[in-house]
Amino acid sequence: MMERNAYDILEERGFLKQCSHPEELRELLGKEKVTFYIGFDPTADSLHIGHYVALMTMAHMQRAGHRPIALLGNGTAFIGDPSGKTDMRSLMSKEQLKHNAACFQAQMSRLIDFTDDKALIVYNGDWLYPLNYLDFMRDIGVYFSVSRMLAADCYKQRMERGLTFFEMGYMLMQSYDFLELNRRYGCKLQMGGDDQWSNILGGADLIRRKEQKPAYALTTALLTTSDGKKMGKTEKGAVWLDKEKCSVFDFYQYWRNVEDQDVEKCLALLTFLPMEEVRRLGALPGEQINEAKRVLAYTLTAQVHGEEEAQKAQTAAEALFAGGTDLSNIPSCELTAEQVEESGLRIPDLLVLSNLAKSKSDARRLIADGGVFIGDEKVASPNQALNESDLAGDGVIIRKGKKTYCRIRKA
RNA sequence: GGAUGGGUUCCCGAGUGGCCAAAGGGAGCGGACUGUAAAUCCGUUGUCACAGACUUCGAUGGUUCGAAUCCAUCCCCAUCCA
Repeated sequence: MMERNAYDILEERGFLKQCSHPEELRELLGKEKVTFYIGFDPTADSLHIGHYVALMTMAHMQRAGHRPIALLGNGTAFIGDPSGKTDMRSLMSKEQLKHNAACFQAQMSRLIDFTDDKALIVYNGDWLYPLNYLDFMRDIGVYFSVSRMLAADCYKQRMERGLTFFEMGYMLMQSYDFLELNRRYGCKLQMGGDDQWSNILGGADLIRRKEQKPAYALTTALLTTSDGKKMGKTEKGAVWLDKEKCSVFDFYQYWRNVEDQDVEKCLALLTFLPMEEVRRLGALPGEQINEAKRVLAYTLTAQVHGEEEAQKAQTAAEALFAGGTDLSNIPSCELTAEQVEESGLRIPDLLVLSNLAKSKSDARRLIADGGVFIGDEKVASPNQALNESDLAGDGVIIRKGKKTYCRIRKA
């Protein structure tokens, strides 16, 4: 019986989905320090929770003594990843991509230790931008069989909807990344979300064929809800790691509100809590499962935003939902003198200003449906307005529905 | 390049001259019920100065008292042929 290694840890926590050579890889991870990589396309200026599973994978591996490489795909993102996307590829400038990549890097540093070569950050634009088409076709293109690619699931599905040469080319570029990292850093393993399976496998095959060296592919579970939908969407969009794009309170609340069935999975994938504890929390019956949600929300928020911020979010949540009294940390919105003037302090205008409603019509509807409260009082008419004195000091707390609060005050 | 079929509101998808701000479903939002969960039921889902007005059905022009619906040109997408 071999000692428990990184592979076992990932397996136990439910990360593993597919692996090219399970036995072989497990053995390798048990006996030597392995350099591996995960790719990220910097198409936005912040990572979101979907990326977080990948970061956790890297963190577990690093803690087990292996060396992660975060590959920032400023080269591949330059033309856009077609996988599964139906929306138009939005073309971004090289400068924008570089900026986004820098943002990613900062966020990754919270979880991964990049000091002393313990982990690397590399940019595939470094080798993709200068690439020569003819050389590429001759050196790399010859190793790929179109008929075999077409047999792959991901392409098979696309066949009906049309498949461009570019989309198939994407696999070659990603495979080339792996080869390049193998040559430069001795990288032997590529990990990634399960939707990347074909692309990852392509790279491992390329190395095995071209270099006659071992290379491994391993995919991790995507973060989905129990009914198979992608997790991490809110009314305001994705659950971003950047608190400017998703407030700490919203972040905390997102996890506080996950469905019962998803708690255990989230705890296992997104936190470092020991598995015995994860299983215990996940098994709590009935109402007690809320304890697990509190732990999940607090732990994950602390991991991403720090203890102090997590504490504030928790305090605010308790004040609003659990009879707590400390209201100082609930989400707030400060109005400038002009905004006060312009809005006339009418409730619909205030709902829009505080982002609780997306338009004044929307706000009117909410009021008509009886979903808007000032303090504890239901707003009866859209013509209702506040007095300027209401906004003085701590201001007033306005609520939309059961769970969305905002404190409004004068700046 | 040729032929054919398409582009409708957040998504899918009906609508082929007035009754269309546009069926139905999904998703979202609000309400009831609950555990800040799920399921279920009800309501709602273009904008605004909101019992009224204004803007939307790929784009631009045109026909008509009146167009998402008809015509012209253009753009885009899919399938087949090259």
